[in-house]
Amino acid sequence: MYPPSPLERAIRALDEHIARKGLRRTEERYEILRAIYSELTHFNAETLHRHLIGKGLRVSRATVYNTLDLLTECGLVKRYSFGSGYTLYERSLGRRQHDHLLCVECGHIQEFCDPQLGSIVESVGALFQMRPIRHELVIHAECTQPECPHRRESATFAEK
Amino acid sequence: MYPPSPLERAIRALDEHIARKGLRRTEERYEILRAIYSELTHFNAETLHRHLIGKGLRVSRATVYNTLDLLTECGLVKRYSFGSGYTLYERSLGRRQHDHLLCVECGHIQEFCDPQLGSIVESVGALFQMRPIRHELVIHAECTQPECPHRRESATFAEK
DNA sequence: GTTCCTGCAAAGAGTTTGCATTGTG
DNA sequence: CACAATGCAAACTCTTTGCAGGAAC
Repeated sequence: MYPPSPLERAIRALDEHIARKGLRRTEERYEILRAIYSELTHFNAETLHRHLIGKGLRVSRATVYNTLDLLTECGLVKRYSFGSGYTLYERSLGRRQHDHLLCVECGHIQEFCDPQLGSIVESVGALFQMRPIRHELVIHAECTQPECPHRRESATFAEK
Repeated sequence: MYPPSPLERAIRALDEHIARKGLRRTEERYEILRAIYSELTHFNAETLHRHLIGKGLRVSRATVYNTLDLLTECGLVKRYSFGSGYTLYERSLGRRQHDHLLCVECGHIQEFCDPQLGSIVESVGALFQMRPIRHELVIHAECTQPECPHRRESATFAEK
């Protein structure tokens, strides 16, 4: 057999979290999890809400925020902010540690992994007698390609 | 003679920026610059506004935001966000490149410099054909000292 | 049946905008 | 004296909260 997909593992993890905490298995929670694990990356609460409504599901903004909190809490979703003042989320299961490279021209988000970063983080923590929990490196950069493939995708982007 | 202080250099840079752009030399702009360069670090717009009012200056919120935009634009102030959804600022002249270590327990912000980080940023940029403009590494960590000196300073802090 | 969770609408925080007034150049 | 910048208040965006109805256990 194939190993379980990230979505399948996420559903099981949510089952478990819900059971452990004595919460309710509501349809909304599983629908939101499904959308996050199979349809969206780097989304915000608003995007997610619109996406769900667009699929014909009736979920309120409040539930979206509540569920994002729940999923963040049990580690199935990661929260970022990228300096523009509002929050982005992404799924966390089945993904290795990565950071983000942002294009200041078109807003494109490129993920990258750098193995050296972990040791920098550890040594900084040690220096100040702190235990690192998580870190985020965001690089803002401009495109050096004259014909950036992403620029056409989102023509209306402007960085604050 | 002594070399000019960061505040003095900042005032001259603002003079120059204002002259170049044909803007007006208003008292508010210089007062705000002075506060930022001699009285505050890691402040937000709200803090800065209250600080100015506290000094007896009559400045509106709108002016604070406008001026922060102006100063950010001409490179005298840096803008961060640290993931809690709201924006922090700090002066940028007379400071070397540094990043931030945040205590998740008390919210204390520790600055640090790591010389290796720059080369990571450069190599990531090169990999994706991007030219890095700036970067921010934020490390969230917990204190390993039983009696953290900062914990007492801000007893009411709780990370979101 | 109890308690949790939802939807709705209203409140809240931080930031931005519109407009009349002030003051710099 | 023109036009930029200010103050004020209202608008706006994203997020949170209070409460009544509905669903899971």
